[in-house]
Amino acid sequence: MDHTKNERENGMFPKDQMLSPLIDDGDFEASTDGGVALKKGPWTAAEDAILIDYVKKHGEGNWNAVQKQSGLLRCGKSCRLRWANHLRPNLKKGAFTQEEEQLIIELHAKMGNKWARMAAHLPGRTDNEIKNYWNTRIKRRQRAGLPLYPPEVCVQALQESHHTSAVNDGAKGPHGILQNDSYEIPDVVFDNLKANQNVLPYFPKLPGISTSGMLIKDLGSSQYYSFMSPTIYCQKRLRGPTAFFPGYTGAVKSECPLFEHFEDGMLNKAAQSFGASFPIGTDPAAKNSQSFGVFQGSHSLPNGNLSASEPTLEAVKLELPSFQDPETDFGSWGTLSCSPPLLESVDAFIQSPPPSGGLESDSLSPHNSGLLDAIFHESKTLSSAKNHASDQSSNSTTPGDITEGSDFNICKTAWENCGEPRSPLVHSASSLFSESISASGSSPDEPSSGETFTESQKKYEPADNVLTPGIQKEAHIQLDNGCSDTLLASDWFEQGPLYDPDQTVMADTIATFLSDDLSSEYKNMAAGTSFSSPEWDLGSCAWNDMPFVCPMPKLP
DNA sequence: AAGTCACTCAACCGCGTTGTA
DNA sequence: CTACAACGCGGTTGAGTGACT
Repeated sequence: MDHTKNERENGMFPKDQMLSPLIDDGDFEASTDGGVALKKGPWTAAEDAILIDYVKKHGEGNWNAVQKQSGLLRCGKSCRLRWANHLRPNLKKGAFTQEEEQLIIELHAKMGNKWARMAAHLPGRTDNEIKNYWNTRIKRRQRAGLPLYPPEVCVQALQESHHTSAVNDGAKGPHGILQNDSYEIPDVVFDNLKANQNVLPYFPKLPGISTSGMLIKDLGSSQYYSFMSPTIYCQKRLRGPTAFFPGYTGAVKSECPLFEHFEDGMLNKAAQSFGASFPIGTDPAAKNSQSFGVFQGSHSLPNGNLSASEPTLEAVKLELPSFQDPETDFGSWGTLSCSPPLLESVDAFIQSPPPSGGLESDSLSPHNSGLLDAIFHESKTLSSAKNHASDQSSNSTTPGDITEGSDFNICKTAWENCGEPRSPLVHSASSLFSESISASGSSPDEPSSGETFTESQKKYEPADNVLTPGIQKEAHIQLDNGCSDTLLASDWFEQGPLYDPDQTVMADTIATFLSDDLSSEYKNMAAGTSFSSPEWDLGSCAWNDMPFVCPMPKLP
């Protein structure tokens, strides 16, 4: 490639391009003005020279005039892109330095896919360059099952999100972020989220909340699949809907206080709003094996109830990745939801950007906020599994029993503790930090995952084994010891203690972690009560009292 | 040696935003 | 206020290349 590029840049045009840099037999398309065919495809050195000369004389901008004044058969867009990415002075060439890579990671954790804004922090680098780098990195790390964000970046991003939310009360518009050079979490994302309020009936009921302060930055993400990659990888080996996230919630609840409460109310309602997998129906039997698979793999609205109706559809349509249209979203995915996810389907899902719903539904918003997005999606996934088991819960610990505090530092602890092998999804979440864990001494020589399974299984099997903080702490210690990055999540699915084809053990176990609030909510829902009904108000559903361990401003 | 796969990079496309007549 | 053009951004695609089987 370099060879080819150098040839071009040195004026050694391949074949016909030697004849005329302006009019060769490259790709041409009819111009919109005057019928002049504009060239497409790679730029030649001569074209570059013309463009450089033009910019020297006229300066940047007015790109459409380039073709008219210089005779360059390129559209303005193409000229601008060529100039910005290759010709403008002070462009850095070559691979990213370590410092740059680190900065990109940090910026992405804070900004998401805001390549242009990221580029502004990397002098000499272009948004395209950064974007390509990031996408490559994502693929690489997906394959390796590695986290995208180092733990320090994760914590830092969350902390800054917290600080930002404390200062800004959601009033800042999209441009506000541009007026500030800090790495604030852009409220534009939340604006977008608000725009989808019909999709999320629980958000509009919280007027005045600075959504920036929530861990939920938005509900859709194209990075989401990146974050979830370890999970999805393990899914590839699953054979049926019931195996999607068995026992996930329980494990996560115990190991990741971060998720405690966070997803319970609002996320389940989001799931319900989408008609996803949630056992809305009155048939309790339907909420077991089917619904697990349905939710996780489905974007469907099995009951045809979109909850938010037209705006939702519109949002979905607007945000759909190019490979997907709304019909496939609600159709094919729905079909998928009703049958065991074929491996091919899962593969395709992995290879492609997430459909409009991520695993559940990304129709909420496509805008990415990077790490926080990922965290939210992860937790949302957790919530679905949890709620499915909630109706089987007879004994449950209260949220306060498990959550130890609201200090934000707990986030890091929580994540670190997530690095346990029992749940592939916990692994997924914790995989964010696996790098540092590995680097900090975890080695393959440590206790095997099998041993850990045995131990942890004792903790989870009894449904009436209410987890006390003490037990939890003990579990944490064991899990920390058993933390193994070498354990594949998929292995966990097949060997893990919570995987039970009948789901009885699993459900009972998960039920242990459900709060009373949620249990009652679930009962109401099973009885046909819709949370999206006007009567329902998240505020009464312990939103305010929700002991978020994430940055969550207390409502006035 | 041939085929396949993954990676990198450049460029294009669609859409939203902004500015202006 | 509206329509239109220009611009900017993010997502996607395709070509070239090297590693691997």
